[in-house]
Amino acid sequence: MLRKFKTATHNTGNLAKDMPWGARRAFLSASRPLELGSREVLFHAGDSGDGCYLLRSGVVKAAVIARDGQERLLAVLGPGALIGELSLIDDEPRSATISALKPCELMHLTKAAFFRLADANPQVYRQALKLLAQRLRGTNDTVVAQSTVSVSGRVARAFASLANGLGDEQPDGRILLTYKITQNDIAGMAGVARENASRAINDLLREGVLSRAGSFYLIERPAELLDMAEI
Amino acid sequence: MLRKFKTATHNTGNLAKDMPWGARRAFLSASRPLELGSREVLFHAGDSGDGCYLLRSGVVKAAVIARDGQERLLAVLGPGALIGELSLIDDEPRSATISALKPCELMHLTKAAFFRLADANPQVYRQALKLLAQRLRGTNDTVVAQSTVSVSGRVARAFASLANGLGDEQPDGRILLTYKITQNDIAGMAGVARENASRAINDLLREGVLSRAGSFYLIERPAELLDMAEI
DNA sequence: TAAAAACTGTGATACAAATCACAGACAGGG
DNA sequence: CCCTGTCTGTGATTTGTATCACAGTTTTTA
Repeated sequence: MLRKFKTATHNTGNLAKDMPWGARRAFLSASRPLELGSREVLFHAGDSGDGCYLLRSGVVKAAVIARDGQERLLAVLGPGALIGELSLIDDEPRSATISALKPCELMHLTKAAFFRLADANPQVYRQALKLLAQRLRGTNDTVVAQSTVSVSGRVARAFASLANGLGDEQPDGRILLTYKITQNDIAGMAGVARENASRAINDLLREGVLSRAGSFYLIERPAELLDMAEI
Repeated sequence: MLRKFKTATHNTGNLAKDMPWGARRAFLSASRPLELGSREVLFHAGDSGDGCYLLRSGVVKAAVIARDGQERLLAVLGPGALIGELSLIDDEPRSATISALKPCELMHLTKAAFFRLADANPQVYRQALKLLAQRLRGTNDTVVAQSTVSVSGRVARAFASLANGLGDEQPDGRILLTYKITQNDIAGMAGVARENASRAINDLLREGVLSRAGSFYLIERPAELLDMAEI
């Protein structure tokens, strides 16, 4: 099942917020800054890659392109997210393509630097394990949802997931998605055709679970959205 | 994409084979033996749980039951698999139900013992990270496959995955699945209806990619099967 | 070893979702 | 500013899969 919004930052790998102070400072001092323009690609699936990245500002998407050309989004990630940690750990090629949805600032940490850091402070290992464990729970849920939940439910799920990476909780409990997301991206996250995502989104808007604030989406009733998305 | 069969033991979490000798001995001496009868449940999804298990002999399945009662299998695991490591790491409830498909011998390691072990030997942390990373790659692939690959492809995928957990590679390259798996389980792994799994399996048998050796399945042409399953 | 239970194969039917086909709205670059 | 490309909404049609129904088979277990 999907976690509540409050704790859900874990799912999208928001390392920075959970990192102990010492580790965070060490990470930043051992890493090199890096910028990315909108639509620029950080790396492609299949690339060999050294090290991982911490997203300091901006928004990226993690996607994989299937044989038939369809793009499936694994996540949309906002500030604080850790990127590219799989290859860091197991030396396999990059498992997804990361590209910037808006201009980004990142910090790059090499593999060697990471393990130096972690060996000196086992807390880093624990934190990394925790992060992966949370992600694994998330993808397991997605697998189950995929063959269990209807299109409209999966679209609701996509919004819930976006709320984690990009959500800004208002004082009144509503959640503003601070990035202008397209139907195509929603469809890619839900694993459905764009046209059907369109229909599902409009249903949500009609029901009032979702609304539009300018060009951003606003989740009016998070609890209800979550319920529709539930496995 | 799915890894090759040879390296694929990683996907199903076959810790024992990759564990360095010292760590393995330490694991075994710090853990308590435990037996499980056929169909017995080790734990249910949602249970709170302490520690993890190493499967020494037997076969178990990891499954989650959806709201509508459908059972989706996340994996079928054979000897050497590590079980229940998510809750060990993040203290959240068990994410899946583990039940024995045949009588099993396990070793149970408490959370405290695990971290004592790991703090003394960072190699354990690295190994654990690697294991989770591999699993994450696997589930990511499954997510993509789910909305990209047809029923017959996903059934082929299920067999490929079974080959990892239960496969016994013959001298001639064919792979024997050393457990009598039912259509229901295949369907649960592929996320399809049992009837359609039946049709897909019979197609594979007709094409000769798969055959039956007594009550076991035998993968005649692993490469071809893998190709059908590919994203 | 007989009866019950679980598993399998295969047609027929129903349905959700993909695909096709546009037309209108909007954005951003020259 | 206009014009090109991307994004959106919505109907019509097709298609892959689930579901239903049931008979035959194999495996348990009583």
